Amino acid sequence: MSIQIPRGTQDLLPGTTEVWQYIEQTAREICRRYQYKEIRTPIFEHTELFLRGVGDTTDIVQKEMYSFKDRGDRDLTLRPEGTASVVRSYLENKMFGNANQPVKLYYIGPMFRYERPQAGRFRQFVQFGIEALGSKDPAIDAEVLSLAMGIYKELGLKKLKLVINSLGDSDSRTAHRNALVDHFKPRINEFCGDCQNRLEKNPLRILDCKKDHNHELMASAPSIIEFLNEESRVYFEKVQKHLTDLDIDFVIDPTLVRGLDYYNHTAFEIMSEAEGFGSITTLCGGGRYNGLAEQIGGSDAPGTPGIGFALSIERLISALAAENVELPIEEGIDCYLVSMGEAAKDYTVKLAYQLRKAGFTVEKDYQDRKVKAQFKSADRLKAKFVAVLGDDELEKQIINLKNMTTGEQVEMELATFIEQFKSQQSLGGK
RNA sequence: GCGGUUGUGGCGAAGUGGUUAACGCACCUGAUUGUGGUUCAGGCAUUCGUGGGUUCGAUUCCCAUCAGUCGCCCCA
Repeated sequence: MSIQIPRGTQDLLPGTTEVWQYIEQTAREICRRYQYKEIRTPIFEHTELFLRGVGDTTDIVQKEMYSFKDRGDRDLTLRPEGTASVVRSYLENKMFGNANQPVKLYYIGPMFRYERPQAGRFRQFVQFGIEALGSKDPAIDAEVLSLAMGIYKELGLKKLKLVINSLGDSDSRTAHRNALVDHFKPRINEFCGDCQNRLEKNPLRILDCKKDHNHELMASAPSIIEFLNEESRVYFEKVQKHLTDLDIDFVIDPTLVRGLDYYNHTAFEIMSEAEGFGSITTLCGGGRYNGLAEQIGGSDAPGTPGIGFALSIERLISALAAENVELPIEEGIDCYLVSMGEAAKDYTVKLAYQLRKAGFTVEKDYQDRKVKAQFKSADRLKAKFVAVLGDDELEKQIINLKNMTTGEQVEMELATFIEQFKSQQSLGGK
């Protein structure tokens, strides 16, 4: 058996790479408007970074990391997400000392998680994400959210749902967590095995259990909103006000809890509501992570509030497909060169070069195919024009240019062909 | 990590315990000695994911394995 692509990875081939490029270009352009600058960090990091950054109780760390030792016996891991690396780089490069604050960064690149592949889930997938470091202004939260929504809207998605919640600061969180444990613990044996595990690990997760959804303790469970202290509550309200001012629709879901340990205050998710999208509907997830810098950098790291999100390009493309969005991707070429005879064929090498140098998209035959087959190729490539050059023409120093839309064909002087083609293009309404 | 399902030419897809494995699309050639998107004719799989077993004989039955796909957990 020949060697196959590793499980959960995919080859992106011509035909789809254009879609990726278009999406990346759109995301970059929006970042430019919002003044987020690109950062490129390594694809692998010291394992320790993710243990500290992502949290060693998370599924990502416990069962999904691609970890390995290198020849120098270092423990390394292919990055499962982007935020930890960005914060690491922020500290290492002392960006907290930058003149412009907050530091606004974006990244795009592959992430790796060892999971069983499913619709919308891969072992290597591409995340686009942004991070705003150094500000605890709720206006930045709103900016980050509006940028995420802006990318989807710009690409033409409509069936989106933005869900937000506040996880509060660590005091609020601890108080809520304790209340949940007190609430469920006496009767936890009435719940499913998953929920029993969740009680200690992450009691908030019990709230969105599908099996125990109708248990009477669910409705009466304490909500995080009730446990927000004054500061957290005011912060959350300010974020909502900004979103309302920006006409960004959202719903508050007090059960929304993100899987990574580092989140606090604002947490959000963007989901697709397109029909037949599959069971994984989350397109984008993010939130605030004040305190992460200290977790990663240690107690001497400067206190750095931060907020960001990550979205998967794969899921974005699935959402576009589910909503039947056609991206305006250019196709077709300006000119195909058909030749007959050895001398003419040689001459088209030069012609192709000259036309390309003049900025046109040009293709020619390299398979020694017959004229008919060359025209078929031109047709397949959606050529606007075909230039026909045979040894006869070459001898007479002429060339025939055929407009493939109208079928019209005109004879031109070979010596001035490039110039004539340029004017033909401008006349042809390009 | 757990469960369902599928695996036949470049793609889609039939099929049967037994001589030559349908068909459609795509592609190539010719009808049309130098002009496309139509039509017609012809061509294109020593082989049915891989390994093993049952059998006189397996693409068809059994087991394992790999992979796709869908769901659970969880996430992007």
